Amino acid sequence: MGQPKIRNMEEFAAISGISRPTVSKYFNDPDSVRSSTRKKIETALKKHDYQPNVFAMNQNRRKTKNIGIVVPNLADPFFAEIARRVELACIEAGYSPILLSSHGSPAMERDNLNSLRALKPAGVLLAPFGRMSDTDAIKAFDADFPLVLFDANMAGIGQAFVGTNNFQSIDLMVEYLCRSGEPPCFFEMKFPSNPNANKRRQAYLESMARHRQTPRIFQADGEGWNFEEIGSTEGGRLLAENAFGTNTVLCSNDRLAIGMLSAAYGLDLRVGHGAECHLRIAGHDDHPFSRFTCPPLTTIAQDYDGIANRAVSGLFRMLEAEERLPSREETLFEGRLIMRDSA
Amino acid sequence: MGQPKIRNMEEFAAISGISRPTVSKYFNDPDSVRSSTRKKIETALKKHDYQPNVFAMNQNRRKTKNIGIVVPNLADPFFAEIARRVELACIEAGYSPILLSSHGSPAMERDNLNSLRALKPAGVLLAPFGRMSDTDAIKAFDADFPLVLFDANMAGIGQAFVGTNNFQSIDLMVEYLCRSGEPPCFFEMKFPSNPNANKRRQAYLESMARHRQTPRIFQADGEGWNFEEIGSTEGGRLLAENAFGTNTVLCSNDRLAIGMLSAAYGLDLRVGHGAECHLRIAGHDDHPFSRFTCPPLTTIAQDYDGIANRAVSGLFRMLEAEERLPSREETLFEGRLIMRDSA
DNA sequence: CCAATTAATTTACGCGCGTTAATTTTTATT
DNA sequence: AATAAAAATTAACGCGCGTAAATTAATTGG
Repeated sequence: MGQPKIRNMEEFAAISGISRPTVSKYFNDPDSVRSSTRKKIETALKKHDYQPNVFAMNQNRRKTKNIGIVVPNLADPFFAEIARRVELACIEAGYSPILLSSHGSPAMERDNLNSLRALKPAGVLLAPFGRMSDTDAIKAFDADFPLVLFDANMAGIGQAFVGTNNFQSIDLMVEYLCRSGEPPCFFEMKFPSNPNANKRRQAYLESMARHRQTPRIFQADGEGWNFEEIGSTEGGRLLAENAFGTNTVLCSNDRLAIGMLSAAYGLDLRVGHGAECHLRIAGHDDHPFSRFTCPPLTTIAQDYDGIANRAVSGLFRMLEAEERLPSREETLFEGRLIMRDSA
Repeated sequence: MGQPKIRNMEEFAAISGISRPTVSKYFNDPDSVRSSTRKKIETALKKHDYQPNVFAMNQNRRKTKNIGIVVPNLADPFFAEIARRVELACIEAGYSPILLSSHGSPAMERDNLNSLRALKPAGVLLAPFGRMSDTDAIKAFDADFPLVLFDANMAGIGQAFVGTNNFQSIDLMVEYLCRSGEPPCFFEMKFPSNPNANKRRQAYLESMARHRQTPRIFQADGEGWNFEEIGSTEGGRLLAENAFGTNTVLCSNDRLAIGMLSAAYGLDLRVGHGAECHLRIAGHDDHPFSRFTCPPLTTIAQDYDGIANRAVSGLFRMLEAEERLPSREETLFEGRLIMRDSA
């Protein structure tokens, strides 16, 4: 932190006693210069605190150090949480993450990708809406930039996908619920905004078949991202009507379950796995708040860290390889059963 | 969306039949050119879809169209929600919001501000940690860029502050609680990470004095951002010990209240304002999930939209004025009492 | 219709750095 | 110590646009 303000790389190079092209090389990749010169530069860096002009830097570089991160909705704590880990992993690796939320709107997802184009990102990590996404826009983006999908898969798009194995995780939950009480019905949204929902329904059907149980699916009306609201209103209606035909409800995700718990409380239905309870409710995702619902929610924990780290490391592998992966990689992490009190 | 890819503004200017400097002027501010030429440019724009190189643009421009938004923790739905509205308001105004979360770390808040420096933002909206923030860093930033604080105030820093009037809001809640049952004690963290907590404690004390009631404050150990956890553990301990000396607890914020509700449920304490209830719990903030707690949480709603819009419009006023405001403006929105079932 | 004003054009430079090619210096190898 | 290989230096160009000054064209208003 010296006094004389350094205006550009020219001046800084002069001060550090290294030529400008070498300094430029250093900033591009510190390991690409001899350790003795690296030391010189870093000494000067400590004394004079200079950082290259981002805009001039990126103007001519083909690939910047920017990593785009696009999630459907940051107001959903699940995405906030996973985005946080992805972001930190990028910083860790010396990149500049640019976090964009699509605020629940597929159109804004497209806009976000277009905005990212202008920033010439080295790569992009995208949790897409799925069927609601602008598939062509994402495909086009995939052709132009290294793209890794996470959370929600889209067939053939992106060079890799990282997510949770819904078939394993749902099966795990169904197995547990069948062993410990009445077999579950399945509660979800009629028009889910996420492809995982479809996988989970399918997984539920298969798992119930395997257990020789008759599946029952209840689909709630309502669109958008107010899952708790929908879970509360529609789930509450079904509870009041005693429509489920079983005392065990497996919700497609925790947010629906949180809504249903709220409705059950309002109806004075005691939720839990004890003998005195009327109802068991289970969820999926281990939403950050699921530990604090009443009662605490039995659910499936997604491997946040695993997904985040794998997505980031996968992207970086292809960045280093400087070419598309020979084949699309799909990595599915297993869900863990989190037994709390609600089921 | 034409076929021949346009490489730069030169080519685009040629196609649109306007000189490059004028086109440049247009992109800087569409209203600065004659409407006839504006129309020509926009026609060409529709046909050929060109957008200027962001990096080249910002290299020489003093003020970019970037607006920095820095919040302490995006994983907290309160900040996610308010950041969302701020972001949308910026886009609405034709700026490029850059959303940065400090992930609960004041050091990262400093880093975020430093990163923003490199992007030459036109202005920055900051929800600071407060006392934990690197005050000097923020002051230095304030000197170099138009800065508006929101949510948490810091004396003399930023050209404006927008937040909630904690004295009004807490008084409103205390008033309600006193009228409708036993006067509340106050539950908070011993080392709150947010200056609003201190204001709220002060407000509680004053309000209780005004109602000629003896205040009682309970401070939970624990640091960090796991408010629910702390509310549950520490609040639960106090509940189990029957330490409060009143059946009414006013929590410093909703997240603590959510934790305490969870603990109360575990202790089989019926929470609510009915005759058959053991305990009343109230919060503050109208956290997005407070509608779905068991029972739904009585709380104070902050005016998310008001705060977001006011912060953004305040910043834009000073951007247009191109100079510091004559005096620092503080805008406090009133909280609204949200009567649900918990108190 | 002409002068006064306003806007667009032409010309030219510079921003700060990436990058390349030719050359020189340093390091590693035998 | 001689040679090969690796790294740094020098010199120079270009990226795409902002911006300024001088000039020309278009608009306004009386």
